[in-house]
Amino acid sequence: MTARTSDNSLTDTASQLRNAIVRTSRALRQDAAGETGLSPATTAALASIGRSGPLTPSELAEIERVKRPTMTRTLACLEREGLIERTPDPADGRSSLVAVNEAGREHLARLRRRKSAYLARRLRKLDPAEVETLARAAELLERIREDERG
Amino acid sequence: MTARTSDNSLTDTASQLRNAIVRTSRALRQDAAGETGLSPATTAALASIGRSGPLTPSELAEIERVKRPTMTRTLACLEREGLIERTPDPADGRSSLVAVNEAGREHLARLRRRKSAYLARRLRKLDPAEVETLARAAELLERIREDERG
DNA sequence: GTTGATAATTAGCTTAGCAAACTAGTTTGG
DNA sequence: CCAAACTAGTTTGCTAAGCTAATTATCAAC
Repeated sequence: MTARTSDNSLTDTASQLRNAIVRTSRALRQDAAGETGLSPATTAALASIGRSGPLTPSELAEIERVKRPTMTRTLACLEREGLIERTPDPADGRSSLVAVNEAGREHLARLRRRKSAYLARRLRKLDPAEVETLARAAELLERIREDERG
Repeated sequence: MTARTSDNSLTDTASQLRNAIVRTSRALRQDAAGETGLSPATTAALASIGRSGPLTPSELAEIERVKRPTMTRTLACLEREGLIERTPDPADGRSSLVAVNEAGREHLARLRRRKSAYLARRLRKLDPAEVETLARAAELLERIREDERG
């Protein structure tokens, strides 16, 4: 392992990782369609709102790394499903604050309980060290996305 | 960390991982659009063809875990870009064998050289142990998807 | 040789991303 | 204090990429 080969193995790792991520996210989409009635993008947004409290659509768009019009649509979906509530932003009349309501909290709790969710189901077949590896990988992926933020 | 909490931490890990994957794959899509002119799905297909030699569209669809009509479209795109070639399948007149042509090989080589590809760029900021974690995670993700195959 | 399965495609739908244009509030300079 | 510039959110219209159902062409088996 010289510094020379390390750069090659880096791009190899990158491309393997890329394939794994693209394919897994495809599998997630299929699974979500079949099971919860809420797509992965929508679920992720709901989880973010639940985790980070009342937020403006713009803040949420930034967290999820999508453009504002995309978040507008996602929020419309969550609202249609009755999982979130909006209150006018006291600080800015153009904006609103989005929060998870009771139904949304229940939905999140159900998801968390959900033993059959695609990844949880599969994680149960791995040994603890492997699960740990994936947990750390999730952190790393979030972290390297964070770096972008400038 | 008892056996009791282990099931909770499993679903927690699952949901963190899910978010990380969904967001990263979104970032990948944006990056691909901006840089190479070839989307992640299309690039992944090209890489698979390159790796696994001449294949029928059906085989490729199975590798990429998409349905055949989806692969039909992806192949049409690769063909339009002049990166692949089809020859009639000698064993089956309904089918054809898809292979990467010279331009496709160059494109793949360029991708491999590409120091600025989204993930490679970020991987370079991590220490070797972290890169290793992600490499193992990629393998694990592929493996747990494999389990599905029944 | 007809019948039933299978490979690929076509047609039509959906989701989820984008950019550009619009609306309505906010901020700022004069 | 009001007009101009800016900004948050939405609307509109486009694209990519997934799906199912239906077609077409070939293959296999009887």
